[in-house]
Amino acid sequence: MSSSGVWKAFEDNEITHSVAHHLAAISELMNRQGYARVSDVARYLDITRGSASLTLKALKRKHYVLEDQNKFLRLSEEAQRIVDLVMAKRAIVRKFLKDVLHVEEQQAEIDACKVEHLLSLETGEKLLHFMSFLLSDTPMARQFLEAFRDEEALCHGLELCPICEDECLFHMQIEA
Amino acid sequence: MSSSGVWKAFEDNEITHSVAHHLAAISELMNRQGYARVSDVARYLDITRGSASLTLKALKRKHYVLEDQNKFLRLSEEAQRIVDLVMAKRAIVRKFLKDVLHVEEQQAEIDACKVEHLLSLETGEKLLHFMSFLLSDTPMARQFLEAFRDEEALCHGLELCPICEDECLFHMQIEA
DNA sequence: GTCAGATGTTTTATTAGCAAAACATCTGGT
DNA sequence: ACCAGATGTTTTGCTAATAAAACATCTGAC
Repeated sequence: MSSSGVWKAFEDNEITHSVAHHLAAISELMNRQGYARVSDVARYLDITRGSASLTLKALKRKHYVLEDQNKFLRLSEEAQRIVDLVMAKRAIVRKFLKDVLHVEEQQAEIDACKVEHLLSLETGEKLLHFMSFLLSDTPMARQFLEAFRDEEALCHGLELCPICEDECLFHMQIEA
Repeated sequence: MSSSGVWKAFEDNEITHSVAHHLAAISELMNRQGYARVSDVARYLDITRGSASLTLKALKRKHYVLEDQNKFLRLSEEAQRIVDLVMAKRAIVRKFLKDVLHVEEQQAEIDACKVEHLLSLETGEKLLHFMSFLLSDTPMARQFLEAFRDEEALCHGLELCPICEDECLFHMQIEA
């Protein structure tokens, strides 16, 4: 009778959304200006120094963030690996939403950001693989994308496109 | 210098993951057994009655959950609308992961569950549209899927498939 | 009618993440 | 040397979601 416990897996992620962004902030700040302090992270994320200080303290304890004598922060190898993976997932999802589904730019950005740290490695890899094939220069892929774009453009002018008719998310019954 | 505030949009969702599942539990229990009480929801979600009681109390206050004289719960129209949408998003994402990307069943289930309530309506609709086209019976779509499946099967036996070579998530530089 | 078990609520505690404010420290300009 | 401003930390308080335990209530078996 229970819902099989799958939903509780939501929590046991390697990292939370917040942590992902604290780590990513350090990574990005290092690239942009060569250093990252608590205040820089706080400014970057638009949170108070106090909040950043506490979160980063926890991340130091977990050896994700290292600190030198002058309070300058850097990522451990482990943390950098995590950031790189999360950023790669965000990029591939964003690209899929924008270039294939044609989701509006800003919305694609937001959705990719929400989802980035939640997708499994397997899903990320498979999506990358799919995108590589879809955006490759094979005639097959090109023709397919063209056909989809045409169909989409066609639908845009219609009240009910041949595909969408009775197939909005509200009314669809999607088979398992 | 700040990261443009997109990441904070993570929080301002219509509902949280937890709330989505509390509401979905009521919906599902109503279908399965015709009624839903606090205890039923707690059992279904595998949490304590106390926890369910508190969360549901908040949802009653927000008029998402209604209660009759005998403590039997039901969803408001608003809440049912939300559940239907979230479930539709989960279904379409699961189908995409499983049937197109060929993500392993259990993992597809988990990833879809994590992501379901975070995707915008626009993204959900666009994904549905894409899937409708991709899984339609047009020769174009069928040939494309076949080609992708073949390519995938081919890669499966190789150490480095022609596409994947140097294109894992770790090493990819995905253009914006 | 009584008692056991199921059900519902409340209280206490925990974790994560934030703000706000007080406080401590450090740094640069004069 | 001094003071202002920047920086870092800590404390207090908030919300959400959980567990655990105490408590209240209801229901059914006997």
